[in-house]
Amino acid sequence: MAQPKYTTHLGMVDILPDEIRKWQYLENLIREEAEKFNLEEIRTPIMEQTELIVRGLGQLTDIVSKEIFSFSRGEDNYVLRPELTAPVVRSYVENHLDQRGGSQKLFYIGPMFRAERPQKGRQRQFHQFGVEVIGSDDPVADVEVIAFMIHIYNKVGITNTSLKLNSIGDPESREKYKEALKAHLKPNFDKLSEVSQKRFEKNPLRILDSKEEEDQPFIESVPVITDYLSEESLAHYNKVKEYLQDLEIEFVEDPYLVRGMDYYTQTAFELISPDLGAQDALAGGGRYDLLVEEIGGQPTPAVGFAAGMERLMIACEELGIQLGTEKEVDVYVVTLGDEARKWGLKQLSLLRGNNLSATMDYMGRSMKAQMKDANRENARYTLIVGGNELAEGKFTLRNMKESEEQSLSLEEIIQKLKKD
RNA sequence: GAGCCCGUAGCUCAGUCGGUUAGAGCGCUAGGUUGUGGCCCUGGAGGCCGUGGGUUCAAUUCCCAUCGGGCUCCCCA
Repeated sequence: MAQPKYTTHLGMVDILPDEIRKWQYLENLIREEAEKFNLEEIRTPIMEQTELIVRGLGQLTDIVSKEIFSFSRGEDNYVLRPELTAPVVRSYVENHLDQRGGSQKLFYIGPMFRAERPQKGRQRQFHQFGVEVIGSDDPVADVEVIAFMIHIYNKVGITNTSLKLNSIGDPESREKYKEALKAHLKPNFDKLSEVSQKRFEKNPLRILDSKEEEDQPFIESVPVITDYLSEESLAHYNKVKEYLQDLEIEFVEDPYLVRGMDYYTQTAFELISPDLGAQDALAGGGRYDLLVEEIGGQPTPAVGFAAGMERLMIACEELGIQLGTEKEVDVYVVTLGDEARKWGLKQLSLLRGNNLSATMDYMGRSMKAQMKDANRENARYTLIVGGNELAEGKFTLRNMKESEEQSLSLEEIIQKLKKD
């Protein structure tokens, strides 16, 4: 097709009317289920100060340099939020949410922005929902967060997932582990893939994620992080596993599941779907006991997850799960002639006033075309009016599914429709 | 940032070994039925064959570039 004059930016897509019902269905479902878990919604601005997002990302320069949308205006630096954990924590600290008492159990849904190369299930503007529980170091919080995450997918109908679980302990044990890992790999450094060799100094934990064939033999024999956990971390991890088992939530321990940022601690988890291709993570999360303090609050433990809406939808498509229902309208008013059209327009508000959805033709078309349109709009009834009906005060109500019609007064029609 | 594949109606796709008016199905629209949808029949609208350049008497077709899309690598807070 010829190039349109204006297009969306790379990796940004319109959500069109034909798909919006899926989104609304999912959003409603998430809000309803969150309510059951006593989670409260929080909405933060789309833009944050650059420093909030870049802070801590210091060493991960790839992210800063090529994956953040940012601009400045006067003295202020703006970024489009790439995730919501830091903004939610910022809000928690800025608004003194700890003063509400107890732990804060928060959830969110909304758009995020990352300037990455688009792939399947990865756009530059994408949507996440997630949970942040701030103020509890109890393994119960970890398990509730995981339970909610799984609950949503089960509710939607996605059950062929795999929950990967690990503990990455505190930064000190992770440092020790990194050294052990490097010591272990060093003798075979030359045999590692080029990518892994680069990671060796920069981010050795990422070698565990390597997709290169040649790395696999070395990864298999590597020491595992759980052997380097402190006593408290191990105890916490064991409790999490125990509670998950009590709840009959299946998980696979994955000692190679790690996190890049230093503020992550202890529990790490990921939900994987076989239906997604290269970007196979549906959701991921874990503990970040050091983040609140890093952002300027009191030392406060926290745990959460984030999940991709688009990926959820892709998984549903693969599995043939239909999200939501087809659109329909209660009454389509079909009119013949100017008088009838005028009358019909007026009745729309009467119908709507009785809590019915109602519409009519906007294009002055033939009766046949109006009927066809009513069919396309999935009308339950058509209300047909022409000169005869106007004269008699009785109107034709056609049940579109049954193909049956009755001649009724306006009041009878309203009564009948309200009963349905 | 790197690699591979792909760009023909709104959508899904034929097609042209380089040759005159570029096709189908679905969708849209009008009519067949001057007051009745889904099925059927007939007509119509809708394409600079993604864009720019090159080769050629001639390019939608071949070549190059570019833009866009897909998959993958890098990255994944």
